[in-house]
Amino acid sequence: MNPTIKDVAKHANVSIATVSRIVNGLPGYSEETKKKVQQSIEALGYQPNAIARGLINKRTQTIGVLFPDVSGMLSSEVLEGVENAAHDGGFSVIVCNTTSSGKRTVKYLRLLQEKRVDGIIFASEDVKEEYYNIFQEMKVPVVLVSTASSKYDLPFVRVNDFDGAFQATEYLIRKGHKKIGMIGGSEADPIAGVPRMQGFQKALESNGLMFTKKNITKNEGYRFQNGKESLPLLLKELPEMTALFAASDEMAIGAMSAAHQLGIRVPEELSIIGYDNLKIAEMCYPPLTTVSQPLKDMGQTSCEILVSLIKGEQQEAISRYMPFSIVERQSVSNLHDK
Amino acid sequence: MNPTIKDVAKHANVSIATVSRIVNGLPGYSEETKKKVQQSIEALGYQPNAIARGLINKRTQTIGVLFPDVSGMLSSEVLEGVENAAHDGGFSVIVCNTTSSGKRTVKYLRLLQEKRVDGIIFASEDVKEEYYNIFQEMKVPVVLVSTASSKYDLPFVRVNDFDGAFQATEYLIRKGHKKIGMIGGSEADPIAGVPRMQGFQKALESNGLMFTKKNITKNEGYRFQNGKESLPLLLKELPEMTALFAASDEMAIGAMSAAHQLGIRVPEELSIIGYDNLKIAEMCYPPLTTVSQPLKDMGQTSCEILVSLIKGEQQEAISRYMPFSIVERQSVSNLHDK
DNA sequence: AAGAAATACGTAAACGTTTACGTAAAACGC
DNA sequence: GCGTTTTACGTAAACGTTTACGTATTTCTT
Repeated sequence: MNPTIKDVAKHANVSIATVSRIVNGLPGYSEETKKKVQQSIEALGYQPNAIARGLINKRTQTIGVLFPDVSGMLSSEVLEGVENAAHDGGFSVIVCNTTSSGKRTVKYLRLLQEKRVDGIIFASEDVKEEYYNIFQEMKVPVVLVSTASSKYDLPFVRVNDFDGAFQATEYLIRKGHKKIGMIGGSEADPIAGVPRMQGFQKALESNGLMFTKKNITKNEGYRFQNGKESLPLLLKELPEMTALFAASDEMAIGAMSAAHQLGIRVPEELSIIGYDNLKIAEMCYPPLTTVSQPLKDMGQTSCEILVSLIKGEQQEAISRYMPFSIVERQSVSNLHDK
Repeated sequence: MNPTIKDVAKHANVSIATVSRIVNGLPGYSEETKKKVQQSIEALGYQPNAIARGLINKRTQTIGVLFPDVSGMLSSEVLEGVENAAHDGGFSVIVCNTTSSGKRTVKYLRLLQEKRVDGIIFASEDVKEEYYNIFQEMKVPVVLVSTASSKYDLPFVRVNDFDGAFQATEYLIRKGHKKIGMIGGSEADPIAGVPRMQGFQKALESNGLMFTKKNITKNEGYRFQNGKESLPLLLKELPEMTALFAASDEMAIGAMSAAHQLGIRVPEELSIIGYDNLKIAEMCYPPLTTVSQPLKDMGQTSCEILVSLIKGEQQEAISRYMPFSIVERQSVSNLHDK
């Protein structure tokens, strides 16, 4: 078995209390015994047992992160940021893949409760009452990332989707486009769905362009297939469309793919702007102009907030709207140039 | 604070031993007291403390997973599989992002050691002596995924890269291509680098095609940029090339992007086959024909093996070569059709 | 140099479980 | 109905730490 603090104490001829103090950098021993103990630690290859520590300290130095889809490109980047900040703060992260299932989410939450994680990061999904109740029960800090909650007062880290969509749309308008469509998300999604569609609508209206519900096709998800299937539908409603805004990069690229198949040239005949700035945005052809969410940064920031909440450095967490920007690549043409 | 087993015992007027037995489904109590205790558990909202359990059982029901790049598309898919199998087996997974840094890897390994994880999954990287020594010290099972070790006897789950590359190349040959280039990885990479290049070479030679080192451009990494930068170089060495095999999908798509910029049409003028079958392979244009690695499955399988090793269901782990296949999409043209 | 304060430890309880062992009562065998 | 086995518990030690408290020794004060 691994050596314990007792073995070290015996080997160094001191009490376990002294070893503990030395290991934790607390005062109460001479330089001489410190050296002696450190040699014993070295000799035995002693590693403190984090489980025993956790039991007495009521701190596991572990946080849980819940994603609806860990392998999604958006989640991955957020995860990288979270993991990074957690590691810097001395925490480990347990990942949970909820697959957007309420049952699974609850199961995971219970698991994290049993494992006594010190905090939770909840990503990209709506907080149901059931979840919130468990958060309350657990009495650990929670921070939302890439989502928010209207019902509950939970700190979040995200970008302002309304503004992002608004500016994406205005960008198209500035490029001279007047017939603009949108491949949208779900009306049942209060986070990424509704605000992006509202931002789109508002931008059209603010610029004197007509908006009807024909301008938007709605989708259940935000995936490639959704975008691919949406383009023909949108084109039917809006045949003279010269540009479109997709509520996600995946959908934008799906639309691009459909355009290729239909023989529609991007951006010459159809301009496309996306939302997210995933890694694929610069890999596709033509490279996708898109609204950039600082995903890794968001993960990092949310975790930093969580850590400072855990350490008690701040009482009430402040939510953060992260800055977004429009990354210009080659999927949008300028109609003024013609 | 959360209620403990003591609180439940008091509430139900029994000893903690009885509560423990009931919670763990061990024999030694009447139906009557079982009901009574269960009611107390319900009433108090008792959740067993996994930390205390871990301390005494010497089992944390947690595994660690190390990736060189968590947010990479390959890692993400493997992670999904791992997490899935772990959850099914009653384990949680702690993710570690080593960024291919030896120092970070060692730090993480030490951390996992302190946290007393029950097993480790090590992904996509070579096992250095330093790591192996820690594995030995930890005395927990380790399984490699998407990699292998020549020096050490560690179970792995991966596809046979030589065969994959060989078949990818033969696929191009069967389509009538004779001048074939390769965008390869690193010669210093004994896992994904060398075997794929050897498979390529062997396929050419077996089919009576000439092979020289001009047929391959080597790269440090397997990323989009590597592929993008490689195409012009390869074209300089092999101007009459009609097809190329890229050692990764990202590189294949990078090459595609470069081709677009150079005005070379894919697949009409240049056929491209990739390796991995990432999600982007079907999102790019034209959709990428590629060697499919069952990434999620590999993650899942590796974790299943790990779990059965932890549970002691098998002593010596058997390594697994996973089946690959060639997914035909639209990036390769058939020269015979002309 | 004597008392006070600081230092350098050690002892033991506590964290929340599991489990070996003990024991009283119940059930069984004949 | 008496010994034996089984059942249904309870007691207490153990897991590997941290830390409050106690104490002997040293250092400081004056």
